[in-house]
Amino acid sequence: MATIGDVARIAGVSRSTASYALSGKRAISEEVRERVAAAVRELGYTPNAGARALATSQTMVIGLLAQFMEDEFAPAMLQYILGVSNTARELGYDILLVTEEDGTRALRRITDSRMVDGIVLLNVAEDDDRLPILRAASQPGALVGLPADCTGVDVFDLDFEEAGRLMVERLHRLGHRELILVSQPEHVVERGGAYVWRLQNAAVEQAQNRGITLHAVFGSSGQPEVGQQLHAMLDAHPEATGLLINNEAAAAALPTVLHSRGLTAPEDLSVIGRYSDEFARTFSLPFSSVESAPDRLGRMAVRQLVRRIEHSGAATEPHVVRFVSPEFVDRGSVASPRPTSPRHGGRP
Amino acid sequence: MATIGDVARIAGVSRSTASYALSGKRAISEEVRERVAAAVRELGYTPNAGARALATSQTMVIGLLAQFMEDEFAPAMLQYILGVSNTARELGYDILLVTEEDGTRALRRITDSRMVDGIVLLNVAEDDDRLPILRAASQPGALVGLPADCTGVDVFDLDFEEAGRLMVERLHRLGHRELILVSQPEHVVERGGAYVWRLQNAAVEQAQNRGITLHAVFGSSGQPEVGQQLHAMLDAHPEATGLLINNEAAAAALPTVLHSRGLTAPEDLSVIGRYSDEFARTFSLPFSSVESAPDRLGRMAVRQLVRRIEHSGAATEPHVVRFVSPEFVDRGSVASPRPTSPRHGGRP
DNA sequence: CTGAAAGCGCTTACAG
DNA sequence: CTGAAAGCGCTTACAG
Repeated sequence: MATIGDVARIAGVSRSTASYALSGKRAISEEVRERVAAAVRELGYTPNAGARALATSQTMVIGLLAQFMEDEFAPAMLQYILGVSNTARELGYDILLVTEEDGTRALRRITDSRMVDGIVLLNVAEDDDRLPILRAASQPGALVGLPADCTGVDVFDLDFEEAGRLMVERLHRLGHRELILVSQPEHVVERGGAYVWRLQNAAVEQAQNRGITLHAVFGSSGQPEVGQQLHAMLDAHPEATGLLINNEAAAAALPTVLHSRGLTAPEDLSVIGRYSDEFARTFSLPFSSVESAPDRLGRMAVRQLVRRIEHSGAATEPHVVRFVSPEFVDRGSVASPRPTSPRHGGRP
Repeated sequence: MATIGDVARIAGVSRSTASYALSGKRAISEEVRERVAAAVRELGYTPNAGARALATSQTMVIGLLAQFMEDEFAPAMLQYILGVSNTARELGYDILLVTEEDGTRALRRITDSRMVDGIVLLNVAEDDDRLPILRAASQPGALVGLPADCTGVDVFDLDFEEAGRLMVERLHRLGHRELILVSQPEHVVERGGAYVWRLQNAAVEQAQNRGITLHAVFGSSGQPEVGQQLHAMLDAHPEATGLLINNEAAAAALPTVLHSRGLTAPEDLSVIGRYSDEFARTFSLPFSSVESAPDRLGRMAVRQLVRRIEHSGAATEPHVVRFVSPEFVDRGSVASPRPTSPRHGGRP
């Protein structure tokens, strides 16, 4: 492989001149610039990334820590990863993807060895083990997900409280008076998935404020359990006219459940989910939803991270905690409840 | 950040001794080894990856090129990625994930700059643009997917021909005489997704050999099109008693389609899919299937790649093309056709 | 068993 | 506008 020494020799200049000609960091005569460019072309020269990293202390790589938990719905993760990866590339960075079980060890490894210029943490728990390590690292970090303690990192998340309120408020305004909310599995909450109760608590509170009934339940993250739970909830609350879904697996299972009960949305039941548009397309979900914007969150996290990496002034700027407002995407599954409740349809 | 010089100073030895004490590449007195270990602990020393890469020409990173095509079902990709990522880590390697649209440019960038010790290519097309670049690179490459020309790379893929034969043969033996095969979209074929017609041609041939009818059709990769196509096929061939699915989106859509027609598998229709067990769980697909083994293929590709990277003798060993035999996973959706065809059930 | 030195391939002050 | 040299942090022959 050609080195910058080869380029310099062929161009008839010193290595420093060749380097400057390529980086443009100092004035170079037109003639020399062209000789260097020709040599580069001739040799197919590309700088050695390791050598450059050693000399500049910049790797142009961002570490992406993603954990695939048993109790989380894997396809939903993919969109965050793609949002991060694509944005990073646009800004000139590559992605070191770490899916190791032991996130703390992995994080220490890639930061201590300086393989990366910054870190994006996905799947952040309320009290995340990885955060102390990230704070101690010399590279900046950006999170997707809200921990209890946000010091020292930039944080991006959906405004789950607002999402919970929005879901309840929409249905209340249309005249619904009894709702069911299916959340993520309780394991997720126990592990510290704060977003589950952030949405749920806000929904419960909003329901109280409006004087309506909300039955909240933790759903499973997989089939067939989650389908059975949906049936059970619908059996248990025949007067409920609205269904709120903060659980990807439940959303994916719902069409089959409704179908098998002979129910149609919104005629028999109004439904609002919380997932991304991409997710809705993949699973062809016909339900209106609160957009969870994984690509946008990934993009925001990377942009802020790169600002901190590149703009030395940004290192001292205060860290941000930024919430994306939930947007309601209308897919026609929400309407006023029919005057003659209760619902028809039962478990087949 | 501490360097090996700091370690050496604190341990009271030379840098080379510190280095050897850590690598174990030459005999070190017990006492010195312990002083070095203590210094490492005290400083929290971790070698700088860039410096090590420069000195050893080994980055301990594997490049993973994954393309997310519009007409492919993204969740299916994830399992290949995880198989590769997890196996790489077990073997001591990290993953540079590249999802760039322009795969050839990306490949050139990461190989020329020596960011990686080897390359895993996913989504390999029959005549893949990236292959000439990979062959020209100094790093070894392993593919998941079968191109027309396998020279200079190690290739791993499901035996799609065998899968096609197996699907037809199973149903033929049970007495089925008219089958429908839904393949991936025609775009995938045009782009060079050879596996589509490898399975299809083998299925068609096997049907001919057995003297039975096989209606082959290209399905769409998304909803609602693919659901409508399934309906159309079932409408068009009321005598067909078996359905073969080589299309993830079609498989995911099928439960709803069958349900809405009032059909049950295997009573009204025998169904065999071609997807992974993990995929079946995620989408709770109740159909027997030919296992596509993405995790196993990813694992095989990485193992072979690491062999070539680490064992210099392996560099000259002949390249391999290895097919994973399709395994039939029984989920109870296959049985003898009922004596009184035709099928009941129509588009609702 | 250990140390001094060269070298990996860059970038960037320093000097002219 | 250009060059000679130092340095980034490692590893590994070479020498003892």
